[in-house]
Amino acid sequence: MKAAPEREVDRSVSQTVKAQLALRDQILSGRLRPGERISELQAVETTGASRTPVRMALVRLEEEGLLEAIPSGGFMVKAFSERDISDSIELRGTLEGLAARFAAERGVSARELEPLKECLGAIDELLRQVPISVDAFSSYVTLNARFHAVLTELSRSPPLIRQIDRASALPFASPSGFVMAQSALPEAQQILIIGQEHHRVVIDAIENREGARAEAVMREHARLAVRNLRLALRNRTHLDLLPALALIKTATD
Amino acid sequence: MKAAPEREVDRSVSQTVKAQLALRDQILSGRLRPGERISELQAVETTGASRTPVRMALVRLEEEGLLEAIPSGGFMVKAFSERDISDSIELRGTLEGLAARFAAERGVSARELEPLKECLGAIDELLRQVPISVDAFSSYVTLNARFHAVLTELSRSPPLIRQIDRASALPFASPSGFVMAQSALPEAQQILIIGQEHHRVVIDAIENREGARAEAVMREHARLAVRNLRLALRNRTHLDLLPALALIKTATD
DNA sequence: AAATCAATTTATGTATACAGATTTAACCAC
DNA sequence: GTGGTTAAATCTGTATACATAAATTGATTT
Repeated sequence: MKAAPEREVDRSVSQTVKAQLALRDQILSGRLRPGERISELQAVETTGASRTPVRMALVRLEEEGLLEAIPSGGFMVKAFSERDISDSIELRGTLEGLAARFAAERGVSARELEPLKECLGAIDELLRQVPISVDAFSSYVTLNARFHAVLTELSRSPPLIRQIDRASALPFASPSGFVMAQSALPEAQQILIIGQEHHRVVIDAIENREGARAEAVMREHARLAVRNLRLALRNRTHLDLLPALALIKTATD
Repeated sequence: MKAAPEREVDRSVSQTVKAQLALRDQILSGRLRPGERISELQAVETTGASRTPVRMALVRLEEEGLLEAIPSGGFMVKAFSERDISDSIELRGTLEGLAARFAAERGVSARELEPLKECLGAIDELLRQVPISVDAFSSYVTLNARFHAVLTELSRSPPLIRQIDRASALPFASPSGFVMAQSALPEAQQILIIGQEHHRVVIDAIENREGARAEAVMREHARLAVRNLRLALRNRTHLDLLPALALIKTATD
C-alpha cells in the first residue's frame, strides 16, 4: 500500500468536468459578469486545469446555455431577461406536460408508479408541520427534484428525457429553482400546498390514462414556478438564497 | 494581389466547423455505423483537421444528439428507433406549437407577418401545378423550412428559439425531414395540401390572437411528418433520398 | 483445446508550443 | 484636445507531443 497521493489532482474526475464545474460556479456566483469575455488564460488559473480541458468546458457550457459564442472568437457569459427566464420555465413545463401525457397515454404499471407515490407521501409528511421550517424547504427541494426526474423517466422517451434535462440545466428553469428564495414568505406555504396538489393530480391522471389532464396540470405546475420567480424578484429580501441571480439583467442596464 | 492560395485549407471556416460538417456527413451517409466507436485518429485522416478541432467537433455532435459518449472514453454513433424519431417529431411539434401560441398571445404586427404570408403564397404557387414535379418538391422543402424558421422567430423568445433549433438539428426531426422521401408517392400531393392548410390556419390564428388554435394546429402539423415517416419506412422505394436512414435501428438488430 | 494472464499496441485525456488575428493603448499629427 | 494610425500585447485557434488507461492479441498453462 502506498501512502496517500502527494498531489491532490483528484484523478477520479476528468479535468474537463472539474473545469466545467468550477466555471459554472463562477458564472452562477456572479464572479464572471454577464457580457464580459471569458479569458481562457484566466480560467486556466482559476480552475487549475490546462487550456484544452478549459476550452472543452467552455464549449459544453455554451451548449448548456450559460455562455454565448463571440463572433470574433471566445465566449461570454449570457445575460437573461425576466422574460427569458419565465419563458424557459414555461418551456420546461410544456416539455414536462408532454412527458406526463406520454406516460398517461402509453400506460404505466403500478410498480413503476410507486416511486412517484413515495415522493408524494414524503412531501405530504413535510407539509404536515406548520409552519414549514427551512430544513423542510430544503427537503422539499430535493424531493420535488426527484419527483420531476421520475415523472420525466415515465415518458419512456429518450429524446424527450434528453430535452427536458437540457431545459432544466438552466438553474433558474429547474423545477425547484425559486422555491428556496421565498422560504420566508407567507405565501410560500400555500404555493407548496398547491404544487403538491398538482403532483397528486398528475399521478391520478396518469393512473387513469387521462393524457390531456396530465399534460395540462404539469403546464400549470410550471407556472407556479413563474409565480415564485415574480415573488422572489419583487421581495428581494432573500435573494442570497438564489444562485444565478447575477445573470438576470435588470431594466437599468 | 497574391495569386490564389497554394494550399486549399479554406481559412474562411474554422477547422472545427470543417471537421464537424465532415463528420456529420459521414454519420448521416452511414459511413460511420451506429454503435461503433469513432476513432479520433481515423477522423483526423478523413477530415484533414488535427485532433484538437476533431475533438471539438465530436463534443458538439454529441450535444447535437448524433453521438453518444462512451463511459470508458470517446464517442459512438447513436442509433435511433422508429419510436425515437416519431417522439422527436412530436417534440418539435410541441415546441413549435408553443412558439405559435406565444406569437398569437403576444401579438404580431402585420408587417412581421408578411414574410410568413409570402412563404404561404409561394407554396400555393407550387401546389397549383399538378402533378407536382420533383423540382417543386425540392422548392417546397426550402420554402417549408423557411416558413417554420420565420414562425419560430415570431415567438420572440430566444430560449424557445434555441430549443426549437436544437430539436430540429436531428435531420429526421426537422420540418421537412421526410418530404422528399415520398415525392413519388400518390399520397404525397394530398399531404402537401394538408400541410399548406395548416400553414394557412396558423397564420389566421396568430392574426386573430387565438393562442390555443395556433398551438393545436402546429402540433397536428408535426404529426403530418410522423405520417410521412411511416409512409417512407413502409414504402422503401425512395429511401435513397433520405439522409440519416442509416441511423434507424431496425427490429432485426 | 480452452481459458487466463500478461504484454504490446493503440486510444483517449491533457499539456504546451506556435501562428494568425484582434483588441487595446500609446503616440503623433492636426 | 481630439482623432487616427500604428505598434505591441494578448487572446484564440490549431497542431503536436506525452502520459495514462484500455483493449486486443498472443502465449502459456491447465
